Amino acid sequence: MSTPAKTPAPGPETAERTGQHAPPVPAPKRRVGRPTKRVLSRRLILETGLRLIDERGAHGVGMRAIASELGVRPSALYNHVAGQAELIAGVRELISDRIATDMFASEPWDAALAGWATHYRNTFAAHPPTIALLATLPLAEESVTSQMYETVIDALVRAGWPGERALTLMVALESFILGSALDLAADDGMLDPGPRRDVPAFSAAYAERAGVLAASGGRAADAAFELGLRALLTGFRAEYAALGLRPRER
Amino acid sequence: MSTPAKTPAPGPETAERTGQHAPPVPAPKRRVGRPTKRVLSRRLILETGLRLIDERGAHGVGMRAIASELGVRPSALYNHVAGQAELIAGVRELISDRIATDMFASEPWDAALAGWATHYRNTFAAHPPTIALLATLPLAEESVTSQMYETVIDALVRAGWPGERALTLMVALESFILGSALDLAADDGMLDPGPRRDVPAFSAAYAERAGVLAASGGRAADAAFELGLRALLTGFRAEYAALGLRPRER
DNA sequence: GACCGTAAAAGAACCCTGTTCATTTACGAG
DNA sequence: CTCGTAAATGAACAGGGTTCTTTTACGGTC
Repeated sequence: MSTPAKTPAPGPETAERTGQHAPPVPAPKRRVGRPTKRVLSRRLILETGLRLIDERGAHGVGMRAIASELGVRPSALYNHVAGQAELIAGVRELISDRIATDMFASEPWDAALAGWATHYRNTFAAHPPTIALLATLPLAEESVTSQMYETVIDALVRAGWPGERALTLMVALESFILGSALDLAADDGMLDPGPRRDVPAFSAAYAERAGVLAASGGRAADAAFELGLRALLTGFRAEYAALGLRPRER
Repeated sequence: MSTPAKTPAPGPETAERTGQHAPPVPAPKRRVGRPTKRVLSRRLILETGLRLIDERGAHGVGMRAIASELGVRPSALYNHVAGQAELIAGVRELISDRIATDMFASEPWDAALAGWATHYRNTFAAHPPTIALLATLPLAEESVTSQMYETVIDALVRAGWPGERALTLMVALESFILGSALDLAADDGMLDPGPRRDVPAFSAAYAERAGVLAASGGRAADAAFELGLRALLTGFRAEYAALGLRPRER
């Protein structure tokens, strides 16, 4: 089961069992020296990293695991990526790049914010193990993320928000988004109190929520995200009104 | 440099240079076998772990580092702690235990929530490196955290919130708190766009905020937390009113 | 009081990381 | 044709967590 019919070639059959997952490519059997055809690229490495995270969890982002998956020795990766930290940052960019911002061009600021937040969270939610991995990382400079921020800030400023308030608002909203993504990544029954008699109100509320969710078929994390997002936007609109803001002339 | 001049003495003076930080205790020089006086305890290990995280960052929570700090071989730790994962969970409990909840006994639900959220965030903020480490961890069952939840839920239910809504609301607020703590842990200039000409609105807003913060002397993350918290509470109060809720009779 | 199971330490290994280095080979420009 | 450079292998290294054996001390029992 573990030794997959090694080809009886006379050459040294190295690079055989580096990881415990069977490599999809049967046996690259590359000999030493620069290969005729390019084997790796930064892009390929990052995408393989993301795929392995999805398939095997956060544990799958190891240099050796990625190398093994690509049929390559670990040291080969360092010709394209500086190290593991940069690799993870690259994967983050890969995901961030998919967050849509087109709603800011067509919808009013508050509706656009709601759509953006939802899409933002869902994009990370599509790769649960990455959330804990990526949420804690500082943003790389010169990142595409800055362009996403540009779109958001620009829309808010056009709606009348002072630049400083717009930035603060966006950061607050993003904090909620990332926190919600973490909550989503955690197990559903994470805060199940279990059969305890010392936390009656908590236990009762938990059971009650379980009933509601079973009836509606939704996820607990989704309900919390929707409630929080709704409350945040209500608060933002109140602030908008209290400041007497109006959309700028264009 | 790597082979540290082993002393030619006949006596085995081991446990000398395990880490690169000088241990505060000069040299325990303990010989093999069970010591006369207890050296370790679960509590001592956890507190040392927290202290090392504070002093050296998230990197300081290694088993070998803690052992070295305590003047002990790494394997000795396993007599008191199952492994690193349990250790980190223990440190989390250590911190969570300090989150105050007394405001729920004396203040109305919305003011209490605000005070709790602020204290919650500040408690984690007192140990910045821990945030990324602990925020991603699932809660241990039977944890003291459940009692904190009990207090919060109980107060909300007494205020008239249905149990299910109370729980959802608390999870939403906690998501915001943890997200804000992550934001706080990140570097202050984390999303500095730098001298880029392709993100004008973002750059302008960033510069404007820098001016405001310089004048007020506050931190960026604090402003975002306060704005978001205020907005959330406004939204929660609106929901409370829309549902026609009233405090329960006691 | 001698005995014995158990607790708690040292110490030595094991395996798995990320990373670096020397080596080998191919490509591409002058 | 030659030479510098890019891109792979292969062999290390340092440093993690963890486990296993050994040694010693404690605490209860006949």
